[in-house]
Amino acid sequence: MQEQVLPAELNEYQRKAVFNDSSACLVNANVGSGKTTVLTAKVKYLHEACGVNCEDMVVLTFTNKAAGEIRERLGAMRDQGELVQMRYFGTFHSVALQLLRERLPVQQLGYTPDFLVMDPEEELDMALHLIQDRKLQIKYRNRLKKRLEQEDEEAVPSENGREKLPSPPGRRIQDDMPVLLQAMKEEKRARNRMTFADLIRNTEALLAEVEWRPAWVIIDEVQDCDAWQLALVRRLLDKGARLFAVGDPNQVIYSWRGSACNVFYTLRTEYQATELSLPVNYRSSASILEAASVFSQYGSSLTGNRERGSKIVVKKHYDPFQEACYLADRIKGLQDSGISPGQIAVFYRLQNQSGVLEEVFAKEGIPFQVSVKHTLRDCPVQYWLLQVLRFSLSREDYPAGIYALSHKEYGERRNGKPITEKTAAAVLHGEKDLKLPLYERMLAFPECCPSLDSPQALYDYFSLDGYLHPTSASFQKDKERILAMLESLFRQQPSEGENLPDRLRSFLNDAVLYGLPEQETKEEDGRVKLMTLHASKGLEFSFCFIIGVNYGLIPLRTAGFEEEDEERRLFFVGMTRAKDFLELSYYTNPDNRVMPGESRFIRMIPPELIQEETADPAQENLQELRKMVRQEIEARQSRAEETLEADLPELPKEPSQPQPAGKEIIQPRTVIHRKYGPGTVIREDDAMMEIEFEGYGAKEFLKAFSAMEFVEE
DNA sequence: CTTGGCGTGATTTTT
DNA sequence: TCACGCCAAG
Repeated sequence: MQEQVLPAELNEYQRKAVFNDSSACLVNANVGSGKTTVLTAKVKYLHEACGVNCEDMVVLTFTNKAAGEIRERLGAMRDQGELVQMRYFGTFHSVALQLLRERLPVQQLGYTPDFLVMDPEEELDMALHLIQDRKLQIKYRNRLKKRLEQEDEEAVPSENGREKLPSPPGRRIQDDMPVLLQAMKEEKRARNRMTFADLIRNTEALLAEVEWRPAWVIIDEVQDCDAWQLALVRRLLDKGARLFAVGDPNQVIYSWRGSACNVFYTLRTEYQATELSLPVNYRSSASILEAASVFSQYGSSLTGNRERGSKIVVKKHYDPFQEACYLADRIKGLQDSGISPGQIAVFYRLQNQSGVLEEVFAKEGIPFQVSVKHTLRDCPVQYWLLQVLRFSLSREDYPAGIYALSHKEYGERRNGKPITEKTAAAVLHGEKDLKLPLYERMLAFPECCPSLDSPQALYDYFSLDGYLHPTSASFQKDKERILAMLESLFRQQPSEGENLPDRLRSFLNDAVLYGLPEQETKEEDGRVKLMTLHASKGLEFSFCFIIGVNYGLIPLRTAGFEEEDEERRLFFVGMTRAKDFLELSYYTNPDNRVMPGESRFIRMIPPELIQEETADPAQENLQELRKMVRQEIEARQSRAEETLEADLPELPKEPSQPQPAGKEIIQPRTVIHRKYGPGTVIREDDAMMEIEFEGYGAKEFLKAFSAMEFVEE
């Protein structure tokens, strides 16, 4: 009878997890093993078979995207209505907000329940203003954001009463940072605002003050928990809530920003959690899975259920530009054979690697989409209007008022010039009485609210047409965005007794937590996705290209062994995004301070799973020779400058034919290699030499270890 | 106010 | 490995 409420396609491991009735259960979910399916089934099982109320389940994710996915799947599974009414379902932050607003005594911390959430940029602004106003001495001002975050992490609560060692005072920078932190705390209270970190911390702190507890805590991607989130979860568990958590220790790629890498261990030991695993991967072909498993450290039981598939292609390119050109060609080829660009993804280690690809793809007419983080401030009009609304809600919100009035583009103007922040501040404090229509409207907003019942009404109320400059080129676009934004404000159905200010408040909070509706939704599906390896987590594509697999880039050049583990997991995550086809590529002549030649990671993959290819050997050799000539010329020039002596041999004539030019410059030396046979040295420095072998192409050797003999001419 | 010695971080990013 | 910022000496 239990089975009736579940989809038939659950495998035995998934069933075991769903039906497990221990009070704490950790599911070690391997890549592509159906973790979301299990989580969804568990929620449904608890609700429909075990009769747990939706309100008694706290379901936590880390990203809005994950929350959306689960919500969608729950929606698809349920046949009756109320499952969608889960009040405490969403990201840690959104659930914390919900709890703080309706269950927790925020007054105890000096807040009222209608507090607003601050985004990180605003937090930084607040800090900067405080520094200025109070003349605080803060070092490393450009790194202030980082320092604020760091302080947050250091203040992590002690676990289970065990005192946390105070960090040694010697290392700490001596400045007004403690004063600033205290001032921030007070300022946030005075302005009734909480940062992202505050949402979690305050929830954690206040949970102890109330009777309420959920029956179940269900966590997705539990390996991404940071110390504060873990503390919050502990609070719930210590009150008697039961735990069901799903995650994968092989996908810990965010430990650098605080994810407590041993959550599994912690929860297992502290709550005697039952550990189960989901070993069957449904996503990748056997070859891909086998190659990837070299980079997984836990859960050797990873098995696949798919056919062998094609080998992993390893490709050598001259440099990132050549590679981009090749990729453009390759993608065109795939498109011609009927594969949608939306099924193709290119992953790289660093954001700045996308530049070349963007240029080349744009020129070649390949539809692509780069995934970049966006903040509320990316769209100035929208951000400006948010500030207008904020100040309208509370005339005490000076930062918002000043921003709204003194904005260079959309703010108030006097004598054709935008008013200064100083002027705006003076107006807000009643020290100046300029007749600023926007200011008047914002002040009158609370009384006028009842008559404002549509997006257009709000738009007209603030006479936004005037502020958006009807003559400007961006007017139409700006107006569309603003109206779309106001529409989404009115679209959210008001809960009972909610008036416009209440709805506005939750709208502002939602904008910070979930972002605003994007305007550009032009067929995202039909485009090649370009993203960092980090951003690829949680996604899957039929064709994946991981580029720049050079030592120094993947793994990224850093000191320390612990970090390299994470680089390995990152590579693992990237590889396991591929369903059918995976290609890795590296450069012989990378741009910056990356080492030439393939990464050690490539050599770790069993050779029988790999098919090695060089994109275009002829072109590569040509490039190689050109570069050699250039280097030699540069070297001679600098030597000439140093010595000022003219007895150096003449530079070769214009190298119209690179072949003879190369021979003239470098003494041809011949070597015999054990494996490759006779070859010619084409480049050499203190430690390395590059040798051209007939039939094998150019190879690089470390002088100290090369197995070869020199042949005297 | 300038200079050199020293120490540290760089890269990845969600809410 | 490099670049940047701090800090103390001149």
